[in-house]
Amino acid sequence: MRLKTINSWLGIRAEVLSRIYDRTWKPGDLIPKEIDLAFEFGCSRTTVNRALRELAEAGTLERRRKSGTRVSLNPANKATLKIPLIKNEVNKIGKTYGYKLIQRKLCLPPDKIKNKMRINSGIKILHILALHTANDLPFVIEDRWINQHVLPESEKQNFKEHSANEWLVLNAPYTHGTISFSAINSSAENAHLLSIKSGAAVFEIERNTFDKENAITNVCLTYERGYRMLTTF
Amino acid sequence: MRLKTINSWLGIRAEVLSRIYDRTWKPGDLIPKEIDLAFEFGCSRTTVNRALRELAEAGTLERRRKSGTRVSLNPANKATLKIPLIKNEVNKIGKTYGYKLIQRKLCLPPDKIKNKMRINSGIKILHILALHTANDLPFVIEDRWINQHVLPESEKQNFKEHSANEWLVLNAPYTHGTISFSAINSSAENAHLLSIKSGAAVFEIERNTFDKENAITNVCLTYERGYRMLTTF
DNA sequence: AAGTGGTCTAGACCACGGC
DNA sequence: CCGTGGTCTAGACCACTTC
Repeated sequence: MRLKTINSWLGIRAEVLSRIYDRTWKPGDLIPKEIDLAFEFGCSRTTVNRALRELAEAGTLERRRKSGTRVSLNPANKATLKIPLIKNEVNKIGKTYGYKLIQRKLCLPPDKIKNKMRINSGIKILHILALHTANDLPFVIEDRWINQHVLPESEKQNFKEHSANEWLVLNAPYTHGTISFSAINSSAENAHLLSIKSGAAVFEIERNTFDKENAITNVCLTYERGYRMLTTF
Repeated sequence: MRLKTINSWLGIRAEVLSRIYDRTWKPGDLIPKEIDLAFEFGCSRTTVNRALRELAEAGTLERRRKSGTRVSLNPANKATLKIPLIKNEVNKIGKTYGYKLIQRKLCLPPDKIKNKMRINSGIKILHILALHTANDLPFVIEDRWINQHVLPESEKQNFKEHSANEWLVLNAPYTHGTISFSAINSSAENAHLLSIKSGAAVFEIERNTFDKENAITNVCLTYERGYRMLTTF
């Protein structure tokens, strides 16, 4: 029996969430098939499909051909983090952004970096060390390696005015990458740059970016003391 | 002119990514409108829309009515993190999961928690402290507050066999929440529980979950030394 | 006012996966 | 085999944004 008319996929998503929420449909339960929901809501199957697909992508539902759609037992809390340009991140919290290049030179990467960037031989690559500031206080250390053999244009940049961060976004197409987040006791050097005590816990983000099988860049961002990465769900 | 036939949204997404990658369309550029792409690819506008919508959700494109679709200036900025049940997280790395309840009692929350959970008066709420282990070694400390006034069933649970983490997923519907990630110098208590040195940097995830305006639970997860949260893009 | 994306429809065919 | 979700189509109308 047709109960109500909901002709938008957002409305259907809300209704489905509401039924999960009020435990009409409990974790693990099979919910009606698309056709039946379409009839019940007085809309087309396409619209129901859109709503259920979004919920499945969010981890709320699990769908399988033939067997149907279930309320997920394990709504894998997915948090989407926005990782903006550091400049934008600083501006967003209402502070004045500043940038200072500390070092730029071609040198032999340590083994750790060589492994991550899949560089075998004893070739030199571009190393950049820079400090991003917020209201003239240290905000993030950018410790970056760029494979200028993969990205020859990078060798012509001095990175004095603009950070490698910004230049790469506009000029380095990539195919994929990895990110890792961790907590580190700051080294003496980093502590000095950030004006904190050596050993203080700091938040680090490490990113590796690839062009097919070639590593373009590896960057380690070390944030100011007390930095928190936030998101909502 | 119709150049080629691509009749799946995945194919179109791949083609668009390829053109961004080979710099046919550069960051900031306007790309053709849906109708034109549909004609070029020999498919319906609906299919093009699906492909472009997915790319916009991924942060690769930016779309606006009337003005059209642009290649995002800032594409590498969204990372989706899956935050699974701790049990699943441990199993996934091929280790044996264990759980041990350390404390469970009703008590007055500290001001910090009261603010986060929007609790005003001097009421007692449920506090849980537990340790999750991997191959019998400390993995995560779960330090949780549950508002049993919002979730009366929680008061009947002893959380001896199964963690609050697991029970809540199946029994506590929520409307929204917040997550924050940070780096902390471990307290003496936590260092003891994790068998590490006091002051060692540890990774913390704090989550607040709400049912409309009511806070259901606040949890602080403190991970083993050296823990890394990983994702790819 | 007009251009562009956002969404809905009704119907169709296909792909996967239980049986 | 056959039920269910996955996707595509052609056309339609709407909503937002810029002019």
